[in-house]
Amino acid sequence: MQKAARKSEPASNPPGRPREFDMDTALDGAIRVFCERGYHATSIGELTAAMRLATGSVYKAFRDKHAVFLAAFERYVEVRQEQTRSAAARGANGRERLRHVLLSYVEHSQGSEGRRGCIVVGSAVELSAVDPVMRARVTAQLKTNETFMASLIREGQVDGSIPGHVDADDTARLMICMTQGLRVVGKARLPLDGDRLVGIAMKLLD
Amino acid sequence: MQKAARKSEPASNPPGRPREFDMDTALDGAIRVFCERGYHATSIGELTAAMRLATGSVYKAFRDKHAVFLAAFERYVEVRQEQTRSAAARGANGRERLRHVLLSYVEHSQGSEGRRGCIVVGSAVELSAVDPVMRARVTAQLKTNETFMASLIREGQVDGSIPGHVDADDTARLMICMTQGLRVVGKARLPLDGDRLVGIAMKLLD
DNA sequence: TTGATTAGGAAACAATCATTCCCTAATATC
DNA sequence: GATATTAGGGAATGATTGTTTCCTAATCAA
Repeated sequence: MQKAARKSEPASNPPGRPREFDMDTALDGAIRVFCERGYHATSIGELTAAMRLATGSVYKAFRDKHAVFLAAFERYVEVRQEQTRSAAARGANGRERLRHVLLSYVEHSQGSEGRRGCIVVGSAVELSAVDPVMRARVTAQLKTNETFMASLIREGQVDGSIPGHVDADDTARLMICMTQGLRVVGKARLPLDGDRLVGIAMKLLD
Repeated sequence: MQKAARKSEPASNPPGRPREFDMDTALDGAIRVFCERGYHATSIGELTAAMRLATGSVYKAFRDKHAVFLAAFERYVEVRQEQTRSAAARGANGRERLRHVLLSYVEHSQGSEGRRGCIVVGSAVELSAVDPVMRARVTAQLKTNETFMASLIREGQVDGSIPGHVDADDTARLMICMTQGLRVVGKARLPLDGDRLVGIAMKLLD
């Protein structure tokens, strides 16, 4: 990936910058179309339309289509991570924090965002078999999420909201499966009732 | 889809059949490559190689690539359904039948088959947003599996192996999420311990 | 054996793809 | 104001795609 102008670093811009341009906004467009259609089904035309950039501009900022996808993946993961952390922060103890994280996952798996899909799930399914780079990113992200959930379980065991006999690692891995599955089912447009599903899932912490 | 010669109906073959040829065997090859690479990333060349058929032969048996995919999807679903039913049959009561079903899912999500992936999950993620036909097949299959699991729960409630306060429909939907997520995580090559994961998942039936 | 019929194979086809190239327009420095 | 520099745009370019077409070889009916 090459360096690209960001709003966060406007001073260091070289001369000859035509007008305002935000890479993150462009990447958000790329995320939208990559999530919805996947990597291979997204043509450069659709990509440039979604990014509101011309073909040449995209190839001036990125080496190739794969580099755009990687950048979109990284931004997606960054944004989602922040959303998940802030969902966890809404809980008063470990158990409640985990409950809010699961609820957040269900919400994001529903409606227009759910229909659009998750780029991590998409990469796992579409690319992990043939693209070692993306597979490494996917497994890293899954492990990060898993570690985060395991840490919430351990917090709950310390604050007494989750019994000590619960295996943090195995339960976290099962919950990762649940959350990734939610994105699959959500993309297939099956309705998901957050309160009911999460209410049942919380049995795993008994 | 057009009619194609099957081993199960050899008598009705018109004259001029060069040598033995089994559509199901060819479709198994198509399933292999479609599961691993997905729909768009699979070229006709890779498809014909996997099916051990020439280009013209494939287009003589199917209208287009999409029809091959649909046929492969249908056969995949048929085979997997049979495997799941026979896994369920290994249990003595509803709870044990469900446990064997979940165990079967974990096993199939691991190793070489896990790395290859599930064509239902692949279709949900890659096609359901842009292909109404495949989306309908995916949702139908998810609902079939969900109904099957819900029926196992109800059997367990009748035979006393599962408490009556368990909500069969909601629990089944959550388990569908788990199983589909298993395929995602398995494709990303994270190791899955069947006994431990299923042991935890069975808490949902308490 | 002969004729009708069809699967299998490979080359030819048009369309679409990702990518490259060049031009224009707009700034910052001098 | 003049010049150098660069982001943005769009047409041109190979490569690759899915599909069609034609030919060959093999089989069954007569």
